[in-house]
Amino acid sequence: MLTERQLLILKVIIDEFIKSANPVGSRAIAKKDQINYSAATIRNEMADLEEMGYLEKTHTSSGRIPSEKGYRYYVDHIIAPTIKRSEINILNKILENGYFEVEQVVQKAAEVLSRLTNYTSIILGPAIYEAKLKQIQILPLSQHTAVSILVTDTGHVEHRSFSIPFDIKPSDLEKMVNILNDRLYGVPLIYLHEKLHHEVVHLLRKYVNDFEKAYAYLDMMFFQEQPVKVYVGGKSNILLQPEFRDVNKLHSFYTMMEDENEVIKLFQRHEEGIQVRIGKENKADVIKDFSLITATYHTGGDQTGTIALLGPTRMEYRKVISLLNAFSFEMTEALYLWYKGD
Amino acid sequence: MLTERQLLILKVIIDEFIKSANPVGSRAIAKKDQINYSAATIRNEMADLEEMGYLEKTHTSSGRIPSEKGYRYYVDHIIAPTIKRSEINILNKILENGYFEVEQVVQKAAEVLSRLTNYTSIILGPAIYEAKLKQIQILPLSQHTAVSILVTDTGHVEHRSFSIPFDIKPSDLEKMVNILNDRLYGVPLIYLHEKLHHEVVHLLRKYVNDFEKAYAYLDMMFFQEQPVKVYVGGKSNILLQPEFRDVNKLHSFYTMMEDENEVIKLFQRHEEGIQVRIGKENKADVIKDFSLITATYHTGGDQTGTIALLGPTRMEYRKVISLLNAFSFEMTEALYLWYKGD
DNA sequence: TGTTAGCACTCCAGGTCATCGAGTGCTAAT
DNA sequence: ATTAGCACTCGATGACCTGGAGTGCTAACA
Repeated sequence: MLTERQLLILKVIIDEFIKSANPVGSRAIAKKDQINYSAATIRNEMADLEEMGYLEKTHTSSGRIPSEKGYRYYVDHIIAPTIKRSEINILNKILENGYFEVEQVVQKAAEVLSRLTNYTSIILGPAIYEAKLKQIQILPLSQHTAVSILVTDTGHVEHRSFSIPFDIKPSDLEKMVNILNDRLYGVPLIYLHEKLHHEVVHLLRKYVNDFEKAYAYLDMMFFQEQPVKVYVGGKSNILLQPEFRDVNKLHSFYTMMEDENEVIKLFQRHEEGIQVRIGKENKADVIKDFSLITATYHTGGDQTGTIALLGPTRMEYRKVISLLNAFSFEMTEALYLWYKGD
Repeated sequence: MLTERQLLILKVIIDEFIKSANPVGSRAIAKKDQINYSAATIRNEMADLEEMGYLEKTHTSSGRIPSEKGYRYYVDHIIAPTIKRSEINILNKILENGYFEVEQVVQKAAEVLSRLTNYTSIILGPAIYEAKLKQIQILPLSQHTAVSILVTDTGHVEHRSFSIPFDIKPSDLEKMVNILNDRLYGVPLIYLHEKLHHEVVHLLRKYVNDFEKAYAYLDMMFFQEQPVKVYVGGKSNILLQPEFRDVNKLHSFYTMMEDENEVIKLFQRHEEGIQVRIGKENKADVIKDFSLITATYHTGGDQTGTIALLGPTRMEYRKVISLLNAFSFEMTEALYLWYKGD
């Protein structure tokens, strides 16, 4: 257990290091107003804090830097109670100018978050599987091509273009689409395949000739797995951080960020509310000296998405946490209003 | 005018520098099989080439590196005739596995291009304005929200979600959409607005109450300028190039790449066929020590798009040019087949 | 007993200096 | 016209020094 004084010193060191990115020495701390002890006393305390694992040295006679354990303690016990909602209106003001769609809200939020923090923001769109089917449509383009369009009650639109195999009759496709619209309206996308398979198949078989081929085809058009959408803002902000001057680290980072699937993997097992992953607490090796702070947001349709900020372990945790808190609140609100039609 | 020998030496120097990224000295050249002169002779020729502006020195006693003029000459007179179509099947093989849509073809091509070259690939989707209107649709989601969907004959789908103002009647919207579909079918998107304004407006006014508001609204939904789609692959490849170890250069580069509009600006005034822009020949300052090589491709619908590779001025011009040549050919072919329905 | 002043020690950053090697330009010989 | 030879230049590298920031420890002090 830490004493009051150790706690204070740990806080000052981390605050200072977050600002400067340089190891913090005892003299610098002693000079602070909040501190009324001599450098020597601080040194003793720092030695203790290091022994306990909250601080580290870069070499024998250097100042101290926070360890991951130190950051963890800082986040859990020092700044946690200080979360404010003072920024509560930041996003709202920006959204006032008429951003309507879910995707636009999300994209704009990513942009703003990264601009406000100088970190990289990542937003996962709401998982569309909870959304309910509004309409399915097949529109012929030419004799052998068509475009399929699927619309959900949340305004989400999926579409694909296809060539139509010679052995499928357009009229059959049409019939099938009619049946599907009739029977699958209002079904959450996540159950679409199941419902189709169990309750609708027999209808299709009944009304449509050469059922097998057309069915397989339909399945391909509408029910292919669609990944969650990812919005990233401020990728270049990483370059501003002094700890990432090493081009090798940068390369693996940027390579990862180019692959949407890899980015999504960063969020495995994310839970409700705010979550802080410091350094090696992140599963992915590429970001083992980054910190990832995530928060969830909700749409009116009971879907949830994730907003996150990615930066060096030396992150402005206090600011980022309160900001994410505010944003998740505001996004939830904005999307709820939109969904309910105001 | 350059002599045979100067030409040969210039070629060897540039080839060598492209490989190694290090200034090339006279001895290194003399050792080459193709060269039957002593280092001293080479030195004299190099001095001449430098005087003429094709070569540069990094300092008084360094080897030579090509100047931008040197690269320009190399591209225009030395390698131009060597373009082959040997890679003609690269993309085809990849597309065989069933990539159907225009967007998928384009995206895949960007990926492959950057992987094959280790440069950054940029592809502009075909300008959709040439595409013709297939269908307009408004689908109500809730009482006060709707989604608009616009489909072209090329399978391109644009959609937006909207809140419906209280003072617009859904029934009016519906009427208007019907009229639009009737009158604007087959019209190229680029003329949509014009045609709407001149030929269709009076119909709308006739049949729809409270015409003004609804019309303004409609205009907003369907006829907002949509930028060309941009696909970028291999952004992280830039980090592999020794000349871009400087983090400051990287920052401006990556910041630019995050902004689609900025990326599109790079392609102002691009013309039919292959085009090479070396260093400061590029208008944009950010890429003034990059080279940008562009080629055009076509879809069956007479639309054209652009594929490009962005790398250091020390680029493998020969390889890149022949590759872009092949890709533009193959993409044109693949898209033509798709459009014509095979 | 907790705090602090003092001091020896460590290590890094930065500057100077000598050296080496790759390269050039010029001159004179072929 | 070509080339061998030579003096010269410059960057990269490593050895060495110094100053400064920082530590840990000891002993003195309240």
